[in-house]
Amino acid sequence: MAAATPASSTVPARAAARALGAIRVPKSSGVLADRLQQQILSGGYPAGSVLPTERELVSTTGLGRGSVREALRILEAQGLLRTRAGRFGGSVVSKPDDAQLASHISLFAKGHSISLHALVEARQALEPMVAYLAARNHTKADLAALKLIAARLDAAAIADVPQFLLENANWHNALAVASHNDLLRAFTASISGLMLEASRMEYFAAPEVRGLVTHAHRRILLAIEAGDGDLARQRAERDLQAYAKHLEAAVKTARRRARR
Amino acid sequence: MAAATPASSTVPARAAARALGAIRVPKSSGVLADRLQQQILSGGYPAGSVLPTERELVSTTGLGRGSVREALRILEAQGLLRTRAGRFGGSVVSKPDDAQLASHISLFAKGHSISLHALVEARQALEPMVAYLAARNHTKADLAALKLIAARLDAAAIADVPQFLLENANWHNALAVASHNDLLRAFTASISGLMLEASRMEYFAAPEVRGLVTHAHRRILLAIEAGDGDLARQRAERDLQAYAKHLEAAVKTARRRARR
DNA sequence: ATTGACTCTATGGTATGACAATTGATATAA
DNA sequence: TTATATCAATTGTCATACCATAGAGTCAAT
Repeated sequence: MAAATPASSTVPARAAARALGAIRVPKSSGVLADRLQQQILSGGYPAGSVLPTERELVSTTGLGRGSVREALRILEAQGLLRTRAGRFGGSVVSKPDDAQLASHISLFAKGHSISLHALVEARQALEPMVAYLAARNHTKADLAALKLIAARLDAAAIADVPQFLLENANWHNALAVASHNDLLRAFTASISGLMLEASRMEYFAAPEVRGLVTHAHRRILLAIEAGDGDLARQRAERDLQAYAKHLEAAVKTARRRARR
Repeated sequence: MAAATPASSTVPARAAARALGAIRVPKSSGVLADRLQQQILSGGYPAGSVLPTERELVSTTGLGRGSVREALRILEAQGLLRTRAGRFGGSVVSKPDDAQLASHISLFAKGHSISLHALVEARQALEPMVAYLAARNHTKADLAALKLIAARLDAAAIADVPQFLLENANWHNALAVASHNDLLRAFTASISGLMLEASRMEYFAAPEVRGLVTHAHRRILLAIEAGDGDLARQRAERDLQAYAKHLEAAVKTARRRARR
């Protein structure tokens, strides 16, 4: 329309073009997903409520059903929806759960080739504070769960290595539950999952390390039961440091063995 | 077909039914998304490579194009793809970046109504370890970045509160970059974003707190520059504890004021 | 009154076809 | 050399049709 680009004064035109950033054309599914997300987050659709049906969204937005469905898949991948077919089905709003977040963190970790070393560092960061909070905030039920898992851990430490690794992950997670900090709990669960996965292929959980771990957990548990947050934190710190050293040594010898 | 269920012995049948979990019928888009994700993670499509075109996927999978596109939207939401239209366009594999992960963590935090208190606790967990690692792993460029931000922080502390809050977030993020632990960096960036958002509406960053913060950052920076990891950790711990107390007090007085 | 089988129907799940929009490459002209 | 136009492959979008699912309701048999 209105012959827009004769070559009149190309230099200012270029300067103007340089001033503009790269323009990115959004797609309708993304726009709709963003708008729905905003409505959900602002309380317009609390968890448990159902979004309008696909066909309603089609008529209210003017988009095609395919675009609407793509938007819903995006929200589903974000953990904000669960969709059910059938009559009275639909898109039910939900809160992203620990597993959802863990899966995204796992994707990030795998994409960036996060090393076992880095995972241990992350655990070293989180667990002292988690132990401190657990000592101060735990309920009776939290304590009971920790004791039960500790017992199972002891039982598995003798011979059943896979079970030991699983219960060990459970122990860290239960500790995080007892901290009553939802964010630290989710982070901890993610790291536990990643370490559990790594431990299936790596060279650790040797017998002496297993003894070290069960003993360390017992010491932390006692501090938590006593409600002594600072002691729990201190023990978590030291035990993890010892564990990290053992692990590093084990990795080194394993590499030396592999080189021969 | 083939008259399958005469009422012969219903009791064993019920026991069997009880043993079964709730069965969930997968949808084709989800199955395809999972399979593609697996192929990406197993190295079949390294970052930067392009997936087959939609129509190729249609013909190889036997699914409809809508289902294929929904699968691609899922992977896109997971940060594993970026899609470009046009010739030689397509779905380019990419690694999920910090912003992607931060957005998912933010969704989790908002969904669970994570309190400012819990965010501060998470920062208290992460930052001492981050400071320790930064002291040991930082490069010259990391140090220069930290110094630059510290200067900007000082400048903004006098009067420009929004700028101060922004530079403060930048400081924490730069510290995490200097730690050279990608996971801790991503976690830190997420928490910084959430705290920055919270600080827009909450009652903190009072003048005396701003002074406290800049002073604390300076002390930590000195320890990092000296390469003293334990000192850096210790200072981060103490400074954050002081900050948390100030914040708690500020929140209390603000609530008291609001009640009047 | 309980159970079971059937139907009804609103909803999501899927496939197909058509066309528009985009974008890099290529050819063409100035 | 530098614009400009054209081409071609690919994603973006819409419309339509039909299938699959699942809860509610109905009703008969026990």
